[in-house]
Amino acid sequence: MLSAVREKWKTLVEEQLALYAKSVMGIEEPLAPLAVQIPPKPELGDIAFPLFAYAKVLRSAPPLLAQQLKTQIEKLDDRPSGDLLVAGPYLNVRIDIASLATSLSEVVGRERERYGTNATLSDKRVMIEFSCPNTNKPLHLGHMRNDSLGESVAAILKANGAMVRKVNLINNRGVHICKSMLAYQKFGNHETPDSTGIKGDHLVGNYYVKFAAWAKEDPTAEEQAQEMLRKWEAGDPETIALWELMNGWTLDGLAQSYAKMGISFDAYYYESQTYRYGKDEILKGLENGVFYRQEDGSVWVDLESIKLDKKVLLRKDGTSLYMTQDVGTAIMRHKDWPFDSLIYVVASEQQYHFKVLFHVLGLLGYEWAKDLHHLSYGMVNLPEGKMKSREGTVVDADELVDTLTSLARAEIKEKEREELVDDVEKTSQSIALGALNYYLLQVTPTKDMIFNPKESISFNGNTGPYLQYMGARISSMLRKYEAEYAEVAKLGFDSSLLTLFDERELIKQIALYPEVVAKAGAEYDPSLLCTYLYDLSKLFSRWYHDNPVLKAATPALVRSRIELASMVLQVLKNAFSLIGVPFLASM
RNA sequence: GCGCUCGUAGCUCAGCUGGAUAGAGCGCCGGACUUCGAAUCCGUAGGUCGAAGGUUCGAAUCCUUCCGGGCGCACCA
Repeated sequence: MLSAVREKWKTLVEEQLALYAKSVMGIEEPLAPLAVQIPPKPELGDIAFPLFAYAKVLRSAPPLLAQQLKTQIEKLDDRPSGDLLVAGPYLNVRIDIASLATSLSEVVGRERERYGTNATLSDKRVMIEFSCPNTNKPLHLGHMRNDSLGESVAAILKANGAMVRKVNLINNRGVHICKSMLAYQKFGNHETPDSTGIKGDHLVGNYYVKFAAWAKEDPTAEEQAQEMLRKWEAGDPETIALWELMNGWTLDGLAQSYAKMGISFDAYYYESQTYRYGKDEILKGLENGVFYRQEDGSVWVDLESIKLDKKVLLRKDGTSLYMTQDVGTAIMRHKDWPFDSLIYVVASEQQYHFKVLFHVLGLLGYEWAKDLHHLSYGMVNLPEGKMKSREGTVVDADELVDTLTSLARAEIKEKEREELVDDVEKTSQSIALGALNYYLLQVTPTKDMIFNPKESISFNGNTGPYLQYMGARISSMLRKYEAEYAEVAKLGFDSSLLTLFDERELIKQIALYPEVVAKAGAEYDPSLLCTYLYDLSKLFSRWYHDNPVLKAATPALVRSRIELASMVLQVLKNAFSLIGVPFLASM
């Protein structure tokens, strides 16, 4: 919306600049492209064209040039509505806000929940892998950043028109799983989630911790775990049975956590099924000469061409490695669902792995290797430093959600809103989720972030609940409007009545939304939406605080301000759905 | 040691990919509810943008060096 207005002006100014260059200076060559910016202060206008770049070529000081262009353009009969102003070396435009508001109201009214979406990626098939938990312990804070990002980026890509397939790869084999199993065999006394009332993933996690304690005392523990892995790989019925039992518990627990956190997948892959894949592919590469075999029989790739060292791809006994398996899994996925791109949401510590993986797939001749993308996100640390499982500082996901939920519940109670809220429990959970997702997504994904437990449970300031609160207030006002202002509702929307400074800013911000969705999609960056939403909410909040809506001076003004508030609400709803913040009509 | 990455207010983060006086939240201090929801709003204080050079009309942003954090550099996943 806003970009269309900007483009119109840009084209015009560029044309006039070229005209000036030709008629005054006799310059026919194309000039440098015109930069378009947003003035630092709204008083300076809505669009800015810096003219520094033309000073030399046109032999004119930028402020003078700005003045000349202004005069020149103002002579045109069919220029877009809006005003030009010269601010030093900038030629600025104050757009015609009433006409923008009118078309905005049409578009938002027509598109509703689709307002802001675009077709940039239409017909593109995008697969996105995220979460990928181990089955030996419950989810923690690190997973939550991963899950929030995965869900959000998936939603954002859909809003950009893509067909999205969310996939999860369950890490359900390996020596770490055997450790939990072994500890359970030794100390478990046949207890179960049912018998103890402990959620399955937590129960299994407890045994993983017990193993660590035991291994400190008994130096043979690690060895025994390795032995169990061998039995598992050999298909020993007793080991397999225990593995199935305990994996079932964990997966049950994880499913509950996912449900509570609003996370879902279109397909699950299990490492126990994929870990043998990739071997044939590596051997094919060996035949084609892109890999080589060492004397001991292991297969390697030389990564000198991408300035890395050598990397082993198959052990001397012919068994797979992490890399081998990921090669196989990628190929299998492309067969399952031929994608135009595949995004791996994985922590930044694995950058090296993905660099190698993509390169190896390229060497194997898969031309889609260039369509693979590692969405690398930073670590989540605590104010005291890194989370360490040994020191018990790992933040458990279920616990965190529960804490936030009960805090939200307490807040509802304290404000005596229990009767006014549909479902206190559900609302509390939605507030908790909104707080958490917003907290985790507001930081640029690639950066490390610090999770401050105290701050994360705050519902004031730049938080998810703050945004939800704006939605609830507007909803509340609209309910009243629909019930008591039937006569006003018959009036038409008169955008010329929205003349306040904050109203201008709100209209512009609403019009900006589609661009933010596009950018967030292009950069896989939900934090852009967070920043945008906070700006919008803050603007709205100030405007709403300072200006009566339902009690505005005239019915026509009531009608116009209601229109503005409704548009804000629509954008809030639409954007919330892209960052995992549940919309609440009351809270 | 090599590679990647980050360093902006006391703390947590923005800063539109090189432009105008570097912005928010939290915290501190001080204001605003007989009026549409105070989970709100308004104001004060707080900065040599890690340091030094360089490129440029113009640098938090690009280049070089240095300092300081984080993460990698497994026949673990």
